[in-house]
Amino acid sequence: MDGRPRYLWVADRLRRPILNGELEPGTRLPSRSRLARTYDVSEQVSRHALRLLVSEGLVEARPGSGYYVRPVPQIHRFSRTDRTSGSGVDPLERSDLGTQTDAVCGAVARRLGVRDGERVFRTRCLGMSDGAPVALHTAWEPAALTQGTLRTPADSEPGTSVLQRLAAAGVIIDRVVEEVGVRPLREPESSLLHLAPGLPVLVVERTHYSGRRPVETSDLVGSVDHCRLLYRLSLARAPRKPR
Amino acid sequence: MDGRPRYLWVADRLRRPILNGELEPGTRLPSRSRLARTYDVSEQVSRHALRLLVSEGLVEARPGSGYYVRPVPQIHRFSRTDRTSGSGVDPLERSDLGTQTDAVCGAVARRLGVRDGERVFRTRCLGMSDGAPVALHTAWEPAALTQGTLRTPADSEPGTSVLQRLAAAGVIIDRVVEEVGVRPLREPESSLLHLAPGLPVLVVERTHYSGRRPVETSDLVGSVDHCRLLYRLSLARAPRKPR
DNA sequence: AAGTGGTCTAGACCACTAT
DNA sequence: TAGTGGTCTAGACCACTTA
Repeated sequence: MDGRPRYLWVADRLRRPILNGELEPGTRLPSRSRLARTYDVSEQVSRHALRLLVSEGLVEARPGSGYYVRPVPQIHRFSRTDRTSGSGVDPLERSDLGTQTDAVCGAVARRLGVRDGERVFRTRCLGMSDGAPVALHTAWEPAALTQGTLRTPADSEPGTSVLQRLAAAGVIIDRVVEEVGVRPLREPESSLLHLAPGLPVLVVERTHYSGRRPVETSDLVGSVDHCRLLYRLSLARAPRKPR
Repeated sequence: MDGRPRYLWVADRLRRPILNGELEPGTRLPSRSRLARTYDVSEQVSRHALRLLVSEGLVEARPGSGYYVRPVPQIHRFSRTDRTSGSGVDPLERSDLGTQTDAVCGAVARRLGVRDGERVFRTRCLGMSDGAPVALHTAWEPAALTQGTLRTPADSEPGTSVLQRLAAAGVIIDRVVEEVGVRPLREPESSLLHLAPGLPVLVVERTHYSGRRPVETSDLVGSVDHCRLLYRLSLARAPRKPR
């Protein structure tokens, strides 16, 4: 009965009833010293087990109070193929962080097909769920596109769709490319989202094209526990010819 | 200079040169005892710092040898909108795990719109990168659809596209819905992928429809470090009318 | 044989919460 | 005031890699 590390064994004992629903969300777990006594292990072991469950997202630590079974997070589905509506965090309540001009850095410059240091508008907003931020949308757009018009992101009603705004400026967006991945949360984002840096987050790098020219690109960074992406794809037209 | 936990401070010291590229991938980091001495902290602190970097995916621990800057993993982009080719792990080398009939369980039954216990074909394959598995594709399809024909997954050449195979059986797939999310790796998958259970993985739940009827559904489970999803969407047609 | 990472023990202090 | 989680110290043994 040994082979496995003891902390994994303790974690298993707690994980089972949580996943089975025998422990209601919000239930307080035994404290780390209590666990150490009942399973006859050192406190470091119970600590390690509890931190493992926290890292798995099953348990929440409230310092000074205890460990609690996490409430099942509300899952939000981001429909990525309905382009009728607007901002980047669509099913969620939006909290705007404003627009500023910026000199564009390496990766974003490449995505926009512009030189390093080119001026861009950067627009950010948070997606809120139950008052807590769960997604961050950051959009970059060459300032040259709309500078001097009333169609800049700063001049427009927050939440206006890029498609509508740029169409009004005479730029027709006809193609979108999205790259979806997961990476650890980094610093400017983590404080905005009130999540620990290093936590894995879902990332959608989206670029809007007008013909061959990229005209806007954005990052959607979303909590892995709250966010799903939904793609509805139609194959109505005849299958494409093999290239 | 204190406020912050010491282990975070030590981790920062190591993270900076790794992200800047000053420490080449493959470089060995100072051992935990060495780190403890140079920064004048206890070994538990250096240990904590190093484990943090491991959890962030920046560093790899080789027991008995040391901590190493992780080689940049090869990233594979799964194009989810090119339907010309076949299997579920497309840009990767495929390793087939065969087809078996099964009684379908809860969630998958719902996705297929069939009763619990209905017979389905379950087909699995691994996607390999440099000889190591990085993605697992599991597809379910009601046995009733093709039973008795030569168009069952078991009778067809492995890697045949579902669209082609079912089209040959008279079932025209005209719609695809994909739901993308992240969840901890579970047991049957973790041993097939040789990854630790609990590790976050990218999951694509895809369902193929023939009109309103779901005819095939599958899970693509991929290592977060190696897998990206690529969606190329055309907005060529006039924007849809608001519903 | 020496060094390393993984695990473990047995203590400790602090800021915070609950009562 | 007692209990809690977060952090920290100073040791230890084991299996493994490296030389």
